Order: sequence, then structure tokens, then C-alpha cells
Amino acid sequence: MGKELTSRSENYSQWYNDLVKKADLAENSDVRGCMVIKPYGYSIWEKMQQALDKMFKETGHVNAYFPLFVPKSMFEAEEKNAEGFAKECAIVTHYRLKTDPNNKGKLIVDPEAKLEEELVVRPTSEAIIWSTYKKWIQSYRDLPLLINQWANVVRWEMRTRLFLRTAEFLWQEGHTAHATANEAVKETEQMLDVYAEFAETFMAMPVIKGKKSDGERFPGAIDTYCIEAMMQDGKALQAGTSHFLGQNFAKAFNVQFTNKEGKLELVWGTSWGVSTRLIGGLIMAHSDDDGLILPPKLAPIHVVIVPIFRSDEELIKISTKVEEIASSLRKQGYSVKFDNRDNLKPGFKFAEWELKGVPVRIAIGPRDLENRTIEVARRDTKEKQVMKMDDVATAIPKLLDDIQANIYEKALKFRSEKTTKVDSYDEFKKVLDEKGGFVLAHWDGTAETETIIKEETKATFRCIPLDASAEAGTCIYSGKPSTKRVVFARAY
RNA sequence: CGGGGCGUAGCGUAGCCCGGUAUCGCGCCUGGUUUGGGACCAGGAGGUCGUCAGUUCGAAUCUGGCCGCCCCGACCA
Repeated sequence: MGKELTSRSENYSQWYNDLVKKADLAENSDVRGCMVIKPYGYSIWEKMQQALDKMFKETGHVNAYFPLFVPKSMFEAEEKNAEGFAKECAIVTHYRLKTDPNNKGKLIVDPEAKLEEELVVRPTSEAIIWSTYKKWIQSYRDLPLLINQWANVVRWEMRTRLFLRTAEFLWQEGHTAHATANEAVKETEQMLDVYAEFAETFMAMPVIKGKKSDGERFPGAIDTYCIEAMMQDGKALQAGTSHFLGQNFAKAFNVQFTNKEGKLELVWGTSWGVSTRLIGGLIMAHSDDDGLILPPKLAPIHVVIVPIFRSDEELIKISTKVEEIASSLRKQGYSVKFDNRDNLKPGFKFAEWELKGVPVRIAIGPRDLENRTIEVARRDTKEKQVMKMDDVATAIPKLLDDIQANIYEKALKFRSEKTTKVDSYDEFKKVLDEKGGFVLAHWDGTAETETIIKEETKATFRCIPLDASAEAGTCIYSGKPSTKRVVFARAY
């Protein structure tokens, strides 16, 4: 029947898909390529939003909102960007329907209502935002302009996968303008750090900060930085990007400012974003065959309390106690769910909340009332312990911190075990096929080599790690000299 | 857009080869017994078999068109 998940080792993709659906996170919509994020899944996104938004504000950013539609001429102004996204754009060509004269009750697109200029549904908002910035920026005193937008974007993907790739997705995109290149570069790096910190401290997901190759760079950027995470099947997931745009968009949209010396200069730009894809990453980084494992810092429910009772009187007695416990935890800012449904057995509830990844479960029965104890189970290790009721208020917060730290450590350990240094192409292929994970190798830095390696091994260049130490070597493919090891992996 | 597969109740399916008005499980509703790791019994509701056409006395089943979905490629955060 429906509750058993496919095992991870059997078929990772199917396990992932099953899990997303059975844990009530999201489902495929009837609309082509689109996804419905269900309340439980969306509440994880809200948690992420809250944490990220706070970090953005702390680094001086403010939120704004720009239109969904981008006139085609505006879209094509920055050539590389337009070209890069051209193949996956949805376009509005008409603004009206009318009843079909030949087919009662049906509607057709009114040919009379053709737009003079087509509107592109934003795949990203650089174009519309920079055309607006032009109006906002005159003087160096208007800079830096540090704006973030929470929005949806549309990229017409051929093949979709819940959270990881859908035709429409939710994200945040930061767009900043600066007076100097140096300041913009600093901003790009700062936001990459923000993402890395978010991934590690909130998602408990270790990431490698790095720089993309020419081939994988954001269209229109000078440099693209990224954070790369490893999923439990050893594949890489690009979890966030931060771009140094140079003056490309300033040129395209003619965004200039008067500097202190009274001279006109083009501004320098950055953009950076993370999306609901992070939810996919969160799932694939931690969860097991019993379901989701959520880090306490992002779990919509921290503690679920399951009463064990035989009669209504028993339930009432237990409920009184539960309310005490729940309120003492809620006072400390934790979200507590009392699962007092009377049509389900405790065992069923245990399994269900495990599937949904609630970090801590408390069970209270008549036995506990007598002894003034509770049974506490942690989701990550599935360990159970009986503790004194009086200790709950102090023990649970500690336990949650423990879980947060533990799943990070576990993911970190997994990543280091699955990261391999290789020095020859044969070894490279062997590791990819037999072990998977990240492969650290010397690469000559050329697009040709990158493409051939991708074609032959399906592994893509992920990034040049920012903390890579200088090390003389030779490219595993071409034998040409190289100064650093870079990361290759099969990826999502 | 190429290659493969599928479309039957809210979900998962059997039936299709060999035509006779649809099977089973889960879920749902009612009543009862249960409840410390995915309960059980009894009764009940729920289906234009993706869609349109054709063949036929008769189509879930055969034929053709269309629509949609999934998997593998190409594309991608």
C-alpha cells in the first residue's frame, strides 16, 4: 500500500519522488511542468524565507517587487543574458480570449488582441530591474542600491522534477548596484558567504564555495560563484549562486552615476539567488528510508506529542499534562504539535511523524502519568529515552541543538568519505562509476576539456573551490599544467 | 524534439492477447471492539474505463486520430 517508501539504495530518484509526495510536501500539478507546493512543504519554505530574509536585512538589503512581465525589447537589451535564456522563455502574445464561434462554450485566442510587443514572463529579473535602476540612480549618493525580491520565475524546462526543476519556481533574487568594481565583488562574495552560512547552519548541509567555469557562468555575468552540496546518492546539487555582473547590465541599460569628481560612470552590479530547489537539497541531504529528516532550525514542527490512552478520561488527564509541557516549550519559541486524533493508533502516528521529519517526538501514556515521566524519541538516530517530566523544558532545547549538530556532522562525514582526489583520467572514470561523489582533479581550465569530460563521463565541472590551495599538477585529460584541483561530479 | 511505456473510484491496480457493462488493496462514511511501533470486525458510499471517431447486435477490451502523464536522451537553478 501507500505508506512504504522505496528504499534509497534501490532507486534514489523514486525514493525522492515518493518521499516528496508521501511527506505531503508537494505534488505535480495538472499544469504542464508545474508543481503544487502543499502546506507542509510551503511551511518549510517559509522557514527558509524567514532566516534568509533576516540575513539579507542584516547585510543592508531591502525588499521590493518588480513586474512578472518583461517587454521583449527590454529583455533582449543585455545580449548574452537574453541569448542564454531565450530557449526557455514563456511569452505572452495576446491579451484577450473570445468565444469560439464554431465551438460552443469554448474559448479561442482573439487574433485581434495580439500585443504589439510580446511580453516575456521573467526567467530572471535583471532586465526589468536594471531598466528601473536607470531611473533611480543619478549620483554616487544613490549607491549602493541593495535590493532583494521574493518572486516566482518561469523557465520552460523540458523535463521537470519536484523542487529541483519545475517550469515555475519560487526564489529570491538580489540585485545590487555599486559605485566601484571592488565593492560589487565584495558584495558578490558576501552574499555567497550568506548562502553558505545559511546552508550550513540552518539546513545542516555542508557546501563548497566556488567559482564556475566560463561555460557554466550566468549569462551576462563576469564571474559566477556558487555553493555546491552533495546529495546522499553522491550527486552534486548547485544550491545557490552569486554573480558579479561587472558593468554589463549598466551598459545595456545605460545606468550611469555622477561620481564625487562630477564625472559620469557606469555602475557595477551583482545578482544572487536561491530557490525552492533548496527544499529538494534539504530532503536529499538528510532523509532516510523512514522519511524526511528535518534540521530543527527549519522544521515547521519541532516537537510532536503523541498521547497513549484507552479511554476519554485517560486522554483528558494526559491532555492536561501535555498542555503544561507544550506551553513551556512554546514559551521558548518551539513549535509543538499535540496529535490527539482518536481514530489512529500511536504506532501509526509515530510512523507518520517520522515520515514528515519532525525532529523530536514525545509519547505520554498512563504509565508516564504515574511516574511523572515521558518518552522522548529523536528522529535522526531514532533513539528513545525516558526522562522526567520536570526536565523537559531544559532537555528538549538541548536535544534539538544536538540533532541540528548531528545531522550536519553526518552530512559532512558523508561528503568527506565521498570526496576523492584523482590524478589520472582512468582513475577519474573509475571513481565516478564505482564510488560517485566529488572528484578533485587537475583541469587545464579550457572549455574544450570540460565539454569532452562531460560527454564521456556525464560528470560536470562543478567549481573551483575558493579555498583550494595552490598545487602544481597536470590536467587529467590534456596533461597541460594546472595550479589547483577543481571539483567534478555528476549533478542534478 | 527523438526512443520506450502508461492512461480503469481520492490513490495504487487486475481485466485487454481471446469483445458480453469492471477486480482487488488502501483511503473515505456508519456502528462496535481496540490503542506503549503502521488495529480488527460488520455494514456502506464512490466508476461517462483519458478523449473523439470507426468496426460490431454488443467495446475497458479491436482499429485510427487527438489529449495528457511517466521514464531514458538533448536543455537546465
